[in-house]
Amino acid sequence: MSIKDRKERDKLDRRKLIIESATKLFLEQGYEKTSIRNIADDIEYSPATIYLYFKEKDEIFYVIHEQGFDLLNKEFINHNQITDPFERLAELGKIYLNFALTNPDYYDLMFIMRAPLSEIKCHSKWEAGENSFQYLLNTVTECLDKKLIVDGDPLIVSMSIWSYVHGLISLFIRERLQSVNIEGEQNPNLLAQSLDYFLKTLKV
Amino acid sequence: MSIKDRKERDKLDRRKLIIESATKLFLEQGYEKTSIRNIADDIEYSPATIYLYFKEKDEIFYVIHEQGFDLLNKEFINHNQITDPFERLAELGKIYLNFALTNPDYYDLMFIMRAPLSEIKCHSKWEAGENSFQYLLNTVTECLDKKLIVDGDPLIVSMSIWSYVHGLISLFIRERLQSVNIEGEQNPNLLAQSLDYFLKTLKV
DNA sequence: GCATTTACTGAACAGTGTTTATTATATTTG
DNA sequence: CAAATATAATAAACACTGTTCAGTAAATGC
Repeated sequence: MSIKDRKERDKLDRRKLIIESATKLFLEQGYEKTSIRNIADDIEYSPATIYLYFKEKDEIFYVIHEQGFDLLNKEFINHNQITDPFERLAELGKIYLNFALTNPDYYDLMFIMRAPLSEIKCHSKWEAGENSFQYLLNTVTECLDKKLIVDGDPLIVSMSIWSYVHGLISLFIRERLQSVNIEGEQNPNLLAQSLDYFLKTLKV
Repeated sequence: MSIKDRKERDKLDRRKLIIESATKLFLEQGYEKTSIRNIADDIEYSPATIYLYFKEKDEIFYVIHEQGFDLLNKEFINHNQITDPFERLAELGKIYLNFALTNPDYYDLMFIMRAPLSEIKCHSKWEAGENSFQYLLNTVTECLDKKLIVDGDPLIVSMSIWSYVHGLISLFIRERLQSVNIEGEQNPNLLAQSLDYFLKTLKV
């Protein structure tokens, strides 16, 4: 059964080839401008071939969005050995903010665009998102237990913190912060300052 | 010069016709599915005619996005005679949240989508957005003066509050709150609870 | 060696935003 | 009033898009 095995490997390899090309093109020129024909050209296959490996365009971008979560979770794991839960919470926020500013296209796909989630809608759950949320929920729960932040339901508090940072980032990424742009002040700096203010209000 | 006047009026009427049709279709089926040909069909003109009145599709949606701001600002004016600045701030948040949940498509266009802002990018400012932000900034400044909320720079504080509510709403609208969905709990309720928690942390 | 499965593709379908050459009408001028 | 001009609208085309499907060529199983 070696031939069958090889064939399966080859199939996975070509699937990987499509994903890698799509990722490259996506990070270079964004979602809209990355067409099936673009990807097909890049990997030197016909557009129809891609549909032998993916049901639709959004399925490719679902995989890419998962890669984004892998990157984010890796950051969470790498830079988070802090024992004090509040400090860890602050660090979590900084990591999240930094990830978004460093990988705006990934962030867009993961948290703003409708594309990657269009298929999961009914039949499944948003696993990638739920996993990352756990990091936050755990730290928040610990903060609440040790009474380091304003009391509330762990889920509500976690959602609040996530919403806050996401709000900052998404307004920035989708260019709505122009109205708040003081002369000479860099936007990323404003974001960091805002996060500091928020943490100040949160602290008990 | 009466003929010229009438012609000008007619021209504005047709422009209005396009906008009204586009708005109707947009609220019925969203941005992507509202095509120039759709609008042309609806008003019984050829697609090319629309380009005599608008430079590009996004220019139409820029106008619609401005209409959204008119609606929001009207809400701000109507329901906001509260004298206590902190209560007024809380009310402002509720109005904003309510507007978003009642008009999710308008909200998307105003604060999430790239489309309407694509043309302003270089040559102009985002007037509509700046005007609405002023309502918030004024109330926040008053709250800070009367030391009702945690101290900070008025601009940073305003940006923080806006970001927070926008974060809640945009995660909800773009369906990222599934991971936080407790059994039976309605999402809009969670949003309101989160806003309450945030206001609690803000209060001094 | 032949039948069958597998992998791939060209071409087409139904759409999209946008441009341009052309036509029909209305207005102005001689 | 007739000719010249200005205005308004459009049919058709361009260059794209995601997606499907019939047909082909090669590899595999018997």
